[in-house]
Amino acid sequence: MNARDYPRPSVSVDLVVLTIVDAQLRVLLVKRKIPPFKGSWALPGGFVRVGEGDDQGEDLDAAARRELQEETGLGPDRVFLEQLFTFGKAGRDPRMRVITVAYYALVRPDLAPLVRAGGDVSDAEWVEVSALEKMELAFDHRDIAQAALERVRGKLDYSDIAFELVPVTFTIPELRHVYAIVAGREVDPGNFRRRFNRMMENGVLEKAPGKRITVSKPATVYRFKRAS
Amino acid sequence: MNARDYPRPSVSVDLVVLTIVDAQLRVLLVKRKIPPFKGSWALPGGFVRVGEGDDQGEDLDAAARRELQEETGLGPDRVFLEQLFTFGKAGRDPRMRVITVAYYALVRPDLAPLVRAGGDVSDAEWVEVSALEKMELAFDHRDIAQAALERVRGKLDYSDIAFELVPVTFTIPELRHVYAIVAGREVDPGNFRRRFNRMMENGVLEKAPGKRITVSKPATVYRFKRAS
DNA sequence: ATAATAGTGTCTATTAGACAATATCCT
DNA sequence: AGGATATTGTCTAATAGACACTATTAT
Repeated sequence: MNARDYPRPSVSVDLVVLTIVDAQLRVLLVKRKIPPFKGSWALPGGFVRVGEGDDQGEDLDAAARRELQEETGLGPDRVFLEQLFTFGKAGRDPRMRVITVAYYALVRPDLAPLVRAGGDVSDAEWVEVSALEKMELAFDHRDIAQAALERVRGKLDYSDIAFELVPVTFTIPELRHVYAIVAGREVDPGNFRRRFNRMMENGVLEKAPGKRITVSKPATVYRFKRAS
Repeated sequence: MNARDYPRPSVSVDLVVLTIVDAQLRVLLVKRKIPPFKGSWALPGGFVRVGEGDDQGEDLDAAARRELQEETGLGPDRVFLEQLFTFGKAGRDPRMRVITVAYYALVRPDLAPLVRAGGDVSDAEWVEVSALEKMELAFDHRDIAQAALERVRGKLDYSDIAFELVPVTFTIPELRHVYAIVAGREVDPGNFRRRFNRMMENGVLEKAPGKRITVSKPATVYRFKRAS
């Protein structure tokens, strides 16, 4: 018996798009305008395009980027995107067997306002992640979002993902706020500065011209060092 | 247009089954007896069973456990199994679009000899992971195996997975060998013992009766504390 | 007795965390 | 001048790593 003859599942990509706006970690939710769960909030996503014959269709990562573009208008540049986990429990979609490859994306806060609803979406909104627990999302999307949060919080301290949630130029206190907001607790300014300085010594960052004007003492502005 | 009408991919699970035998970290490879890549070494795996109509078929985890059982004879007990990553590049299977959800499994060394070939498999062998680089495996299975190794090595120091590669009762030096073999470098006996003692204080382990007889001073035997 | 390995102890370097103190800028 | 925040400095605790040393068993 040939594999071609087995029934096949549909495969989708779903996106947990995160950003920080108004000192809150937020996830992008869209309102579904087609069944099932019509009218419910859901993660942006859609089916992976699978070709027939010679053309086998698009890669998974490409499908994730395409959905991000289509449903939110966020272009492929400057958006961090990484595969999260694959959710494939039987029955998670009432219509038919759907296996979804979940991704999470990190959007710089200056790009967040540019998001607009598109595709099969009637509305898009940045929702505080703390509100997720009490919300009803379509399918198992709440579980997916929670998994993304765990991943991001877990990677915060041993990876560079915090830099994806800050504008291209940023101050040390701004970066510290990202850590505080994502981790959900205060971060000591002095201790954080030490950690930051150790990163600096590795040469991935450099000072940018100018100072950030705030209500008090302006802070030094940094940016990523250009690959030269 | 309904999602039902799009062409769908086949979805498989592939397993990176690891164990330690003869002081080597080894991965289980099977010889394919059907095309494509007939006669090549490959990871054990197979297609996820997807139902039609009301029955949506088996969960992804269940598919992984079933394939493990079918192709190797390893029962579901005492085998650690965790989803790794989903590989879905177009063209990775020459026949048709196949998206594979990769899992990795850790097998206690005392169970490793019980493995026997089954299913669509004519032979099964525990291959040293160091030999993988130079081997040609079917599909993108070498990439999948490498990803599993990275995951296991990365989790070694902040999780309990090392205990999955040791018999039910074990000595501190035996556990230390697991760390050394997986990490690929010597581990200081004294320093390791300190770390181990900290684990002990958390109460997940207890002394087991008897001593392990070796060529010199016998070592104390430990085991996991029964959930009581 | 000796070899071998289990097991203990010591020293140093690194890092996180709590927290005090100072510097600089806006109003 | 005063408030706020950036920035620097100090102290303690936890941990990893290198390495010397002692204990116990088989031969």
